[in-house]
Amino acid sequence: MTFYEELEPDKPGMLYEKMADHLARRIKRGDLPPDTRLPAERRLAQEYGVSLGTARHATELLRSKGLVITVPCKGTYVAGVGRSSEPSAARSTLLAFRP
Amino acid sequence: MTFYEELEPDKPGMLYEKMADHLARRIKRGDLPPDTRLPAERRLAQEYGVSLGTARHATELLRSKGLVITVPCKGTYVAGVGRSSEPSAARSTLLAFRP
Amino acid sequence: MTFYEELEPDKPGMLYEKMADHLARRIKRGDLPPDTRLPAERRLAQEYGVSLGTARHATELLRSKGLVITVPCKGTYVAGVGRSSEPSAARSTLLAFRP
Amino acid sequence: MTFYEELEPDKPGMLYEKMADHLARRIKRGDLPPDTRLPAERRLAQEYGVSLGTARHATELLRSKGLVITVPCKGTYVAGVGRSSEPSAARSTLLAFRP
DNA sequence: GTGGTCTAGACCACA
DNA sequence: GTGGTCTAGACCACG
Repeated sequence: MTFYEELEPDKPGMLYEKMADHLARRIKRGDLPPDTRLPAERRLAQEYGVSLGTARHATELLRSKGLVITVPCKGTYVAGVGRSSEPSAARSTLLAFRP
Repeated sequence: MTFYEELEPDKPGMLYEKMADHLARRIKRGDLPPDTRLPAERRLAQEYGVSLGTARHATELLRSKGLVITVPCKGTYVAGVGRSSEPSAARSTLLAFRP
Repeated sequence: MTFYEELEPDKPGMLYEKMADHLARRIKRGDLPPDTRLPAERRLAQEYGVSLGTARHATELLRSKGLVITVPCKGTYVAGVGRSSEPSAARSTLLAFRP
Repeated sequence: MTFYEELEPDKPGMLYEKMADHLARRIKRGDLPPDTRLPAERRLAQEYGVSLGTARHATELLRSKGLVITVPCKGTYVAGVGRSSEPSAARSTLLAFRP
């Protein structure tokens, strides 16, 4: 539980939100550079000392903010710096998903 | 690993798909002309720094898109350009395969 | 290995195909009714005494023949009988997968 | 070279024919039962102390006599006892070969 | 020395 | 605990 205390779990506010904020800070600080794969959600849950559901909720939040991109069955990646509407890999991947 | 970095393996997306896209670009660019034999799948796997299974998945994708024709036990060839009734080397070999 | 002997693994022919044929027979015979979920691929691999890759190849074949529908991270289901616009459980789940 | 002397290589007649005859005898004697996979052609060549080409010629002969069935990329099998025009596995395998 | 088949594992997001 | 991706090997017929 390396990051648990940094979440200040006794303070008001949703745990998953504080976790997402913490991750966002690590990303913006450059601690997690672009195109890095985040630890797996199970791993993240362990690192933060929270449940898997909470961890998934946190990454979901980061995804909705465009800070990370998650690829099914591959992993969750820190979003690249450039333009975000890149239609290349992700798009064609999805097509391959439905034959 | 000559092409490894061009695959950007840390970015999101399927490895086999990025590899297929890269090969497709080389074909369309004329870098790999029609009726050329691609490097062997084992060789391709080495060049791209991926496993054999991933390389096979990539050529399978190109085959399904009609960009290459593969002759069992012979090799994989860049598909002819326009007309499909061209009895190129690859094609006639293919016919000889089913007695 | 309940079905291992029915695959006749010593006879000529591809293992994954014999496995797919066996499953297809079970489906057509009504042994596996429409909208039933197949055993998981790992389970299937154990039942048939083959590797996971071979089992996946077999279900892939059934999918390409339209005999089954597979929903990522959910399971593989026996396809509905006649009309294709039936919003069975599997189908609606599938639609929910692409937001 | 276990079988080399049994081929009587100094006598007249083609080596591959004598090798095929020898194998045919082993099959009919029940030494190689139906649906057994023969040793690989390279292995066969070693066992008989002949070149790979000769061994391939021998199995080719057996194939033309219907004594064995060979499946590309799988192996060569002693033909089954029952009806020989079984259209099942072999046929569908070939279809899967040309998508 | 090519493509095709098969094994025996691993890790991942998703439910 | 599901299907999807990926690895690192093996053996085969065929050219």
